[in-house]
Amino acid sequence: MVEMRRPTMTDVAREVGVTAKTVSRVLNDDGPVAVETRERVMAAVRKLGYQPNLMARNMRVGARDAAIGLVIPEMGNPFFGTVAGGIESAVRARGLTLIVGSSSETPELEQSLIAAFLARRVSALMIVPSAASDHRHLRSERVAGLPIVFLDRPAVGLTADSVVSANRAGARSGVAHLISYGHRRIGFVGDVPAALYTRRERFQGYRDALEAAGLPFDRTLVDTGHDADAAAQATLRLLALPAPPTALFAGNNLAAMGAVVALAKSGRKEVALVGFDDLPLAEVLDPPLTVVAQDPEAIGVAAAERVLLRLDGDRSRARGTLVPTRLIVRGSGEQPPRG
Amino acid sequence: MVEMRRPTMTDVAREVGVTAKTVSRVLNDDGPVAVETRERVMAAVRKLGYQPNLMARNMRVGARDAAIGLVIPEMGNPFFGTVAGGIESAVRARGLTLIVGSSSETPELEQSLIAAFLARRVSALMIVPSAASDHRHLRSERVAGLPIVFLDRPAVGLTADSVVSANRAGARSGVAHLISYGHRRIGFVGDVPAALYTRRERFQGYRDALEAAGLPFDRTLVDTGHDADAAAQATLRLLALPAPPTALFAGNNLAAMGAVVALAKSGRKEVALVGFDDLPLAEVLDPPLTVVAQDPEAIGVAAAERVLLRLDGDRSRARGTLVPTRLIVRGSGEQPPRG
DNA sequence: TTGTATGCGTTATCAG
DNA sequence: CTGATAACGCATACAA
Repeated sequence: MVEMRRPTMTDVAREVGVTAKTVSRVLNDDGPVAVETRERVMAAVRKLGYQPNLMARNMRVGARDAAIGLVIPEMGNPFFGTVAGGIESAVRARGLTLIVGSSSETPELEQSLIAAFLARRVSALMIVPSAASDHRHLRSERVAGLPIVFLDRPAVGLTADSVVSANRAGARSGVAHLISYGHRRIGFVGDVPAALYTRRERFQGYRDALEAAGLPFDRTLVDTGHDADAAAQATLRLLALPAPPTALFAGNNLAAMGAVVALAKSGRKEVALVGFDDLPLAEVLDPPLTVVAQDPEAIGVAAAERVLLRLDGDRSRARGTLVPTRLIVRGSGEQPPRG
Repeated sequence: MVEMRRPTMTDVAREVGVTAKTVSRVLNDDGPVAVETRERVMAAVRKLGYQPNLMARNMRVGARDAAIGLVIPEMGNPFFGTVAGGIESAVRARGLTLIVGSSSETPELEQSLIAAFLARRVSALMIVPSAASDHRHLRSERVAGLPIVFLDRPAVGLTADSVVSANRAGARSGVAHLISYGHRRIGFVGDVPAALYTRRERFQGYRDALEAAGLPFDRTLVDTGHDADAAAQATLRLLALPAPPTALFAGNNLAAMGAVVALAKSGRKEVALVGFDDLPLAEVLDPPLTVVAQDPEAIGVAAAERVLLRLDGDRSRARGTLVPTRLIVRGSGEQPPRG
């Protein structure tokens, strides 16, 4: 089978017997074109199956690619998927498409993805930074006017727009909720590395709540795991302490899943639990899981709106947007202390 | 602040005192370049913060964009997110990036996304078709040699590669499992529209299993809902029948979630249940949910491998790949008939 | 209403 | 080893 060359504007023009410029005029509703010419051009476009070449067009007009480059840690995580969905729905009306890459939480991949996006001349960059990355190298892009927004976690070494959950306030409210039900020994199941921004903030919220209630901070009540299984192990360790916690606060959704599994399998469902970040099926669990819910879609939408403002010429100073969390009371967090 | 023009190859060349072509040679490891010249070029590249312009390069070499356009129904759905992750990890080594758009399950958006991808001259197209769409318009692209793979559901009106779950066989095995535990009245909770490929296939698998066991097909035992809430309603309707089913087969993950919620809230946990597609936390449910699990990552990887073969020149006829499912036994599907 | 000349940033070709 | 020139597909500026 012959590998056919794709028809160009010139091919269409030749077919009709006009110049490429005339075809261009028709396609872009530019200058005036005779009605008949327009129709013949359109006919030729259909006949040849002509598809305009965006790359060539963008280059000529000196415009950037009508795309937004998005870097997320992993595709399969519904949190980031929903963020991406929020972004896409908010920018669709502007004709912007989304180019997504996942960094697997490694700075190297993140950087190479960013470089690929820059080489494509994307109109804006949206980044969920991986744990150990640094963003100084993006300074020149910022001064060149490229909109850059950081999601879920702020930039490191760079002043830039960011949109994150109200992690600290949310965690504080979740832990305060447990305290209001009488708990005085509350365990914290977090993720690793402890240096991760969200982990740090939520941990601070946990301590804020303890302090506000006049409760002592006991570091033996803090344990971690990097996935659900490890979080389950951490939960079991906490429950095995000489003076075990009567309630647990899980610092993210994987930690919450791990804690739920551990409590269920060890028959310790009387231990109160509040998770950070909502889970599907949380309401069907036994007991139904009380959570501090994030709003990933709102994060995506807020970030998109910021980018659109920047694209419209807003040159005001970088702003950090805090997306509120919401305590969803379902049962697991309202169990009183026992044992 | 001055909106600085981005440095071009010519800028770098001028800085060094050479021609653009020499810079090009350095950057692409093309022809021979004096060691000293190479070093001076690299220095200038760093100094000016030069980023090659992929659009210009692609245009000149006549190559397609090193990107794969992926159309999925929705971003937030972890199934599609995981598929995308599988694709990305499989094509990363080839330097291909992923451009993703969501169609919201509408043919119009799907088509406009495809057009946008074609205008960008992507190297390949991967499509999860929305329910009512038709793909005849892609015929010319296929003959032009553009690799196109359909995911999760096959193409309509077009012969093309596809990678889908073994829906029919999987559903059959799930229903057969229920039958093997003594159930003779098994309800089917499906999604709408009933014309959807996956729905049709899984429903056929359900009927296959009944027939193989010599059980009659009773259409009153079939009900549907387009989301979890509607599926919960459908479940309640089935349970309220004069002769209610003793077991349920849920045709997808939303249907399964709805069924789980309905059974839990109505206190009918003794009704056996098998879902198609796995759910997070399925093992912690009461009873733990038995499912026919799909392998979204494997679907993505298989599709990516097919695309890579096509890009390497494989012109053999279109192939349909079936990705096997796996029955995961957890408890809900092993409850005997009661009542 | 339409055409001509020119250039976007890059690379292929052929000289030097 | 390096440079000059043309060309990729398209749109801008101006002329006809």
